[in-house]
Amino acid sequence: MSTETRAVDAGGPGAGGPIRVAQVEIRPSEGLALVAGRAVSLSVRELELLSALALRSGHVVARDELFSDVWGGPLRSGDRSIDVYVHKVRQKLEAASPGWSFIHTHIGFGYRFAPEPMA
Amino acid sequence: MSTETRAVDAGGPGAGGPIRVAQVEIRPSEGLALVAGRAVSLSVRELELLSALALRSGHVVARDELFSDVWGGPLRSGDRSIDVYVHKVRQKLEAASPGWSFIHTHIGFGYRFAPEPMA
DNA sequence: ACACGTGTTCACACCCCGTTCACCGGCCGT
DNA sequence: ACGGCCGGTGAACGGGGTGTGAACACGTGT
Repeated sequence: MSTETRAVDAGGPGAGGPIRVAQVEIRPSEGLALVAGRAVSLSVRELELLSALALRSGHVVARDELFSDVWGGPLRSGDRSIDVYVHKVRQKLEAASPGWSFIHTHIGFGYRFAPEPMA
Repeated sequence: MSTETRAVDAGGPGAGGPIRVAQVEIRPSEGLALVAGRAVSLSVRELELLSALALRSGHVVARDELFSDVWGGPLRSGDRSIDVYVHKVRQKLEAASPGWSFIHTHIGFGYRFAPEPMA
């Protein structure tokens, strides 16, 4: 009933299979994402970040967890890479689908991926 | 067996497992609450307050008890933090589920959590 | 050597959080 | 009707987390 466990179709855990959440489809093997039918080209890091979030769609992913997932190590204090990349991905996604927000900040916790119309 | 002891599914006493009461689901570990399917982002304090109330759903929780649960100390006379945070949480919950009230005041005693349609 | 894309770091601006204050209204005893 | 206590509600404040543009370093292809 809840929005929590959405329709997330992943090819597998570590596999590069496409991930689909609402109007967003991610193709790790091709280095691109489709948002509302529009193609969005993403760099490696950007795509890994988006995938890590989309695989837990509807759930808040902690910053440390997110960092170790994408960067593969513990989050050093002062490292702002996550913020910068969240910003980059947000830009590209929202540019492809204006009026929608995809990555939501939960201060003190982390980020949550969920396509929602902007307030 | 009246309405007091409702269906409260907690992962455990001190655990961070999800709490569910009627159309409200609280995820302390994620800093997130779901109300009628809508995601409500809550701050740390807000979430702790809501959790403390929801874990005793249907029962009146005294102000001192509530304060020591959330703030972890005795309630100093003149401290209005509880009032302010009850207000904040009420706002967010009712914004996500208009026409319903969740936190009820029992003057001189405390607060009671129970989803009820507004009069 | 140069242009380009990527990933990291920096610096500054901004906003949110938690607390406290101020003011208001309702309820109760006198 | 008064004054007291209690709770509702908006706003101000300092501190810290986050947003965001730019500079920088590195690798690659031309």
